[in-house]
Amino acid sequence: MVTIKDIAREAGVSFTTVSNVIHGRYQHVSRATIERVERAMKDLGYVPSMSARGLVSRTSRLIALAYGHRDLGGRTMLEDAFASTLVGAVEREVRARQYYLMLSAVQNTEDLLQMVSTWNVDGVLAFGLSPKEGKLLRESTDKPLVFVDGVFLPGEEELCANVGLADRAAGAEMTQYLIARGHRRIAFCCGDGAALVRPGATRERMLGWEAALHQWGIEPTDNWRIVWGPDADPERRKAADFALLERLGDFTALFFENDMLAAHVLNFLLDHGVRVPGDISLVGFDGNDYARLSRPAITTMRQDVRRKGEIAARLLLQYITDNAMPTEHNVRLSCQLQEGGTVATLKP
Amino acid sequence: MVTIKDIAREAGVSFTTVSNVIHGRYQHVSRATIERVERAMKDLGYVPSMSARGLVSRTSRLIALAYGHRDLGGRTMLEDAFASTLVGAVEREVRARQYYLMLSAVQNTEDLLQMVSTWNVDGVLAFGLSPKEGKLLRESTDKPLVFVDGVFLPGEEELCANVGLADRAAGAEMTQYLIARGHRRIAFCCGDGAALVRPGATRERMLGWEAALHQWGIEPTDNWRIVWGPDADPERRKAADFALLERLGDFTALFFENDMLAAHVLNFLLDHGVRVPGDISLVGFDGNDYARLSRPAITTMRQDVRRKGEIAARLLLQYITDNAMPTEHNVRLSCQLQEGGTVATLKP
DNA sequence: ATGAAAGCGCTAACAA
DNA sequence: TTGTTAGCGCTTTCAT
Repeated sequence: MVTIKDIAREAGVSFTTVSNVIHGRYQHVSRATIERVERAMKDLGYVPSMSARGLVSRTSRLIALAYGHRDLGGRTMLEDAFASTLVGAVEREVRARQYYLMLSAVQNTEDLLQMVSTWNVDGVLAFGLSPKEGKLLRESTDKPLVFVDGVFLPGEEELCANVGLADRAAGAEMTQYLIARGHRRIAFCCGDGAALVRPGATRERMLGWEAALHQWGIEPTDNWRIVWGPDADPERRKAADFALLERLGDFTALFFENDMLAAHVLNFLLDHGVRVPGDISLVGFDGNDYARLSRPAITTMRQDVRRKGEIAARLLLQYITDNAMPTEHNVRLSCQLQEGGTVATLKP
Repeated sequence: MVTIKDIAREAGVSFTTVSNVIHGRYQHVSRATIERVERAMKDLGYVPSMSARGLVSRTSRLIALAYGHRDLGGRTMLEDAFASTLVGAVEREVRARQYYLMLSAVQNTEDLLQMVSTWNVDGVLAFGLSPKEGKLLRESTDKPLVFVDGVFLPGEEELCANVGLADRAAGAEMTQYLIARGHRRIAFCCGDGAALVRPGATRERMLGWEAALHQWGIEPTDNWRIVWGPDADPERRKAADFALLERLGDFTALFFENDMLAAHVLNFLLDHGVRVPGDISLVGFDGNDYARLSRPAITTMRQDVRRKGEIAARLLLQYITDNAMPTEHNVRLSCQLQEGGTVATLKP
């Protein structure tokens, strides 16, 4: 290993001078010395030791990317193109600014906190955490911390940095799209029923759906909200599938809160002789492979995951640089309606 | 920050003793002291500093996960469920053994090497690298290094650790499956034509296809290999799509080298009124979402990506522990045929 | 413009 | 069984 001492010897200067050159503190170094030192670094192939730097400088240039690992129908949170797209985008941003990315699943918050301390990371980017984990994390560290799709209790939102979606607006827009195509009886379909009650993206999307219907004088009753049950409960989902078959006549369109569920139900319906969109229309939310690969492709609200990652990373890096939460720390990205072939236009 | 000095003071011992307790060197520490020290660590919430440890111990407990970032039809290597599943599995293994995972895209090998040195990582896991990058990496570092799906020139295979698939056997098995269902005129379909010539998974799968056909006295001519062109060239792919329509009569089945391409072509065919498997059968390779979500679901060879990641991680960790390449350093995992609905059984 | 010296938190060889 | 000491590579303060 080549150290600054080696460079100093090679260049015939003290290692303080080398350090100064490395950090661009040129004010007190002569032109000639700079060149000699830089030559020596090139020649010997000097690479700084992060351990040594970290030890003395109290910073690490390390970003922790912490993800929850909820079970999404047999796969973990990370085992999904959403996660990898996000991670990829974050890695790029982070690396472009000479930071490094440490990846960590959050089994329990303790482990994460221990990692944060032991490596003295400069900041934490968290996604897929439960509200509980998020809260705990927030309260246990004063490191710069940015959430992606964080879920907060009312009133706590402003306390931390977050990058999410304008879910309510998007939910309303999607509903309006259906209404414009002649649909009135539009069910809101989701996986976990609890998500309708607790704060979060699902609930927001539902509130958008409600608001749009309300605008047209439609007040959905409770049975307009169809719950499939959590990802991890295939039995219950199956029951919901069949229950839906009995109720198809009640609706002209189904608004699924996410594409994965939409694709699942779409395939179920097709397999059971229901024509989509001939017999019923449906739309999803997210704009991922599930929507893209289904036939017909699912009409959906597309979110730009790459952008989400970029923005979250930039927010965090700014947070770190300023050592203060940026003013615009609560970002809600808009979505784009992406037409597939699952929506029929109804005759008046 | 709590240091071992603080612990030493709190427990009323020297910090060497603390260090000894931390590392379980109990031989020379009295029972009572151990307990006092452990008490103090709990009470003060001691967390070791990796910087300090790394500086003195010359190891980091850091694994670099390096991935190439080839363009797969508009998305990068990482932006795919394959990558995230792999990463997730690796992270788990690594963390279970108290190692940490550093993620790094490989734009150029220099950057990776610099990262490896600057953090003094204990080992490197590489996937999605080009043969060139792989070779360069191998020659530039003597750190423990394990490839996933590495591609090597003949003769160089034994020089490094790799976890891949038994592609040739799987290719043959798939072809035999088709033959057993009455198919004889089976085309081999791939994206990048160059992959048929250079060593690698695609070529291996093709060789398996050839071998199986050969067993039945069938010698495919060159035009039995259909090339769609690289992912990044949609124009050319489109042309290939239409060219295929003209030649459908030449084959009863198409063996696609990967599911993504298979799904693309399947959808193209369906959109143009070709019935699958009525008019033509097709199969894919990988067993990912593309195969699963298509309708009909694509019959494919499923690879267990999670297992791939686990095994690669374990191999690397063993490599690190032993500080020598494990004997079984060339793993070829088998695949499993996964039936979908894209293969018809032909009447004799 | 350059250098000497102290010290970051920790490990390990050696001393007591 | 416990403590002392040196030193890992680097940054930073203070002298020169």
